[in-house]
Amino acid sequence: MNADDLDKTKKTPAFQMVIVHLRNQIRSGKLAAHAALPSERAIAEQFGISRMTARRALLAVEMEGLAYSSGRRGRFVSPQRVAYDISKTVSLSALIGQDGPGLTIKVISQQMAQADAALSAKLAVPEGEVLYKYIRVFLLQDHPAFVEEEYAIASLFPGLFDHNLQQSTTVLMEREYNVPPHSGDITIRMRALNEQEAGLLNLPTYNAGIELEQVIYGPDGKPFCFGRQIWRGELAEFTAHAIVRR
Amino acid sequence: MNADDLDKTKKTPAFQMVIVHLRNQIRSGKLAAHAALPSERAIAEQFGISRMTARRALLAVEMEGLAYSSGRRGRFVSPQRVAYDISKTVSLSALIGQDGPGLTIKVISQQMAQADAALSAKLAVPEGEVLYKYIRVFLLQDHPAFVEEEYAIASLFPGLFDHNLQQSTTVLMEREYNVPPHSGDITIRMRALNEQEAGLLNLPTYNAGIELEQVIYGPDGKPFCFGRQIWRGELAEFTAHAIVRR
DNA sequence: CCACCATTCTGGTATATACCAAATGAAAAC
DNA sequence: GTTTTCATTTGGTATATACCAGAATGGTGG
Repeated sequence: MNADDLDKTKKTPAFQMVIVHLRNQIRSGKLAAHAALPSERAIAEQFGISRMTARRALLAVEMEGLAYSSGRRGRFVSPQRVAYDISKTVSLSALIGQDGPGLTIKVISQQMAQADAALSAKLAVPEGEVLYKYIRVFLLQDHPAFVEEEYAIASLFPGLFDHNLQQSTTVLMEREYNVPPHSGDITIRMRALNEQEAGLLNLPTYNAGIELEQVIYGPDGKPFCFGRQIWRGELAEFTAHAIVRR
Repeated sequence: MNADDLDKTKKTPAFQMVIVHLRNQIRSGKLAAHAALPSERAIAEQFGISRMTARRALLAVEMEGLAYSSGRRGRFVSPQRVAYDISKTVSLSALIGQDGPGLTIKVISQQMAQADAALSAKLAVPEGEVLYKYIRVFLLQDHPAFVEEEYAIASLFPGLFDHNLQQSTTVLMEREYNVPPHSGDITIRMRALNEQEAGLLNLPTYNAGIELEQVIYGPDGKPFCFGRQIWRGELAEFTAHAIVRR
């Protein structure tokens, strides 16, 4: 079946032809992971369409998760998705950091903060409670995967910022402060990135991503840490094994 | 801070002004849930921008989850997200169907199918095993929320299609066949909709959505049902309570 | 009262063009 | 060999315009 066959019946939108073409190139392996896709202008010329239409196709391929854009550098083929098992609250760094390198953590900011209404509810502390707040970007193979904003109850972890934050904080908290993670409440949703997140993830503003929020509880059943991760949507998938509660 | 202040320093893109305006209208409640947003042409005229720019803003607001489009009827304010607790594998219909109405199930197709390689692995049956296959659309307040494609092992549920499929199938399987759900393996990812899904959800093609896959196991530890749901991304969030396994 | 039809509204696709800013790479200066 | 400079390439924003097809509306004729 070629394009003309479709044209006879319904008229296939031009941008869809480009999508099909790119999809094939990627799926067949002619374009390997992290290889550069043709530019908007190149596609426009090659297919005899306008640049805006080529752009539309490329954005669709991005949304499919087959490609990712990297600022004004170009678009590239996505690597395989990372499967993140949320049944183990232990952070990603513990999961990947050991198998091999490839995981880099960039600390964007670290400061003290006070619990607002939302945080006080989630962490079961009074409003105004002193918290550590830090923002980090996690990169897989030098490719930004997600931004994490985390809050930890300060009184439980004196001198937390004296440690290197380029590692799993749950592991750190367990090893240095004897506060092991025991359970977690997790929420996953899809939402658009704000400007800061988009900048850190090298994405155009208002791209959609997946948000994973988690409150981490200790063995005593009390929460000690709240985190919010925004993932590039094409990069992750979250798995869980659930027992039906009645 | 108004737009002019930003213009002095950096020049705020025009479409972002529209986004801010719409966001305020919605957040403040001036536009209630399911109320119609101004059309692309109306916004273009009101803000003195071209229609394509207005369109860009509206698409961004859609991606934020604040609005949803409904074919060529227009765009409307999104209702509140539905929280879906994946720790209870029991299907959504059990969750919502009792509180009040508002949930409608449309059966799109029902047929017999044979297990391919992927399905045989997930359901632990030989390739070629006979399965029920049915596709349904779930609507909340007459607004399509997700498309579900489900496969059930035929030999376990003789005459399944004699029952009304406009209800929770896990409940049906438990009540009529004494096969209660016991646990489930769940995967959540973000991906683009294909044409069929987009049509059923009243969305433009290549919109992104959230996919929830689940294999449901019985008390004997054997899988009996595999389902794949594609949600409108702005509509759902998934919660879970996880115990750390070591 | 209802069935039909034309008008008007909506978003979807597509064009050709323009300018900007970030990133890249090659040539020129040191 | 290193640094600086500059032209090129890239995506991002924006315009004005055009046509199409589905959806809603308001009227008209039965």
